[in-house]
Amino acid sequence: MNIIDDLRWRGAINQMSDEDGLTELVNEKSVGLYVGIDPTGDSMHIGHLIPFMILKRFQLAGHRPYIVIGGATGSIGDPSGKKSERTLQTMDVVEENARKITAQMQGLFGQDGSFKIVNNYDWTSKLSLLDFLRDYGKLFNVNTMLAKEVVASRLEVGISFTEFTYQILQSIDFLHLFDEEDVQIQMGGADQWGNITAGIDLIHKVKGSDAKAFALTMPLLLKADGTKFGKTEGGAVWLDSEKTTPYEFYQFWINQDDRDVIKFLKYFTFLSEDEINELGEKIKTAPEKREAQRRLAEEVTAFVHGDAAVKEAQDITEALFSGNVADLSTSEIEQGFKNMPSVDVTSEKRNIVEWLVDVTSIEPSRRQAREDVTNGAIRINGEKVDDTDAEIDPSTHFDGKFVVVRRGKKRYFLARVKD
RNA sequence: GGAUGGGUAGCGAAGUCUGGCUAAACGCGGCGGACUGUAAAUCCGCUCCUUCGGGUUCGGUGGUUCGAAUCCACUCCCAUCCA
Repeated sequence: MNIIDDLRWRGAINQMSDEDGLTELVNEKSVGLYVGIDPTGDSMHIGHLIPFMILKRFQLAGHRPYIVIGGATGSIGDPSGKKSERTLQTMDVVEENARKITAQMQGLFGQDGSFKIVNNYDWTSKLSLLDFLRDYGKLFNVNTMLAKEVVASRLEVGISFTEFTYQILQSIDFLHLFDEEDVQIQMGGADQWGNITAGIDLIHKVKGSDAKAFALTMPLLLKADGTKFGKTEGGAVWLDSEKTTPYEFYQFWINQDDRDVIKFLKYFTFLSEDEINELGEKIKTAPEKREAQRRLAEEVTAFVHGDAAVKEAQDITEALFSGNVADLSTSEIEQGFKNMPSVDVTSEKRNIVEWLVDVTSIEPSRRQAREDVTNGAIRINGEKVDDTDAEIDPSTHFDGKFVVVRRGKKRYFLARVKD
């Protein structure tokens, strides 16, 4: 199966410019292709992963992937998908973000040279204003730029000249890579279509209309319930283990809806069509086993954080959901609870109700605390405490460093003992 | 500036005419529990605070009254319409 058919099967294609031409190109040679990412934050989240997974598939199919870190474009701000003007980030922040994201990319895709990571700051920053206007500005028709969806939708509320210019900068990237690295395809999310075709137009103007440059976009990923993929209560799911622990990352995937899991397996794993179809069967015949979710969580966590992290995430999962938190090591508690609600407490022994309300604020009022305790909803270090006169002694578990509180079936709180 | 409608618990929304039976219906959300697949749906309980005596609430202030979310005065804010 050729790569385009594979991507189509995976549901990963939204639009292509010149489908026949693109398919032919991909089949006849090793093609250079790229995806850009602007360093607007200090880490990628799973939404960013989508185009890069596809870049990876192209690589596995023998093509030459490039990643453009937007040190220049990121300092301008892409108006795509934004309802209003964004505040500029300082160059320091952009540089720092670019550095972090580059490192993250290298971690994910290796530094063996099979993936080339470049920063558009390197060529964009050298451009003088006059060169920019004479060499590129002249080739862009303002009417065309205004007609692009991203700009048109902003005319009512206003758009600065800076953001308006964004599409020119991104176009220069494509042209630059086309010239210097023989890159012929730019990929991105569906909202990048306008920016990508702007680049193709530029290449055609500079190199002639028969220059072979193509666009390929991916659809916006939605969950079965219609909401946007990749968000949780706590916000985005980050690839940085400091921001989203491997355990939380694993949990995110394992909790996916039955209706979505096959789609995500296609997108985010390198499993074959046969393997995925088999998992699809299992969802139908034995949904309660959630083998597809488990496999998805394993595969993606391993890809992003490595096999050891998967093992740890599974250990923590096992302990937390069986209720045997007492079996976890102090360091596993540390990671499992990284982003769970936590409070600092002293090692002083207190009555349970007072401790839950006054010391930890886990419960909002005594009335509520008493109710939960009486209902058997409170577990301390894995053990049910249903006596409102019980006492909490923070020194009994986890080297006296933590008290793990569980309210209800799956809500955990961590009290860190600090004296 | 004028007219009208309105501000009630996390949100929505009754209650106001006919003052006490109203810590305030009902819906949503939230939290527990049952069931379960760490799901969905469904069902049950709780949802101002409390030392369980009581305390503090219905935009704000002041008043009438034995008693006010409910009546009166003033005041602030919101919506719509007119200028």
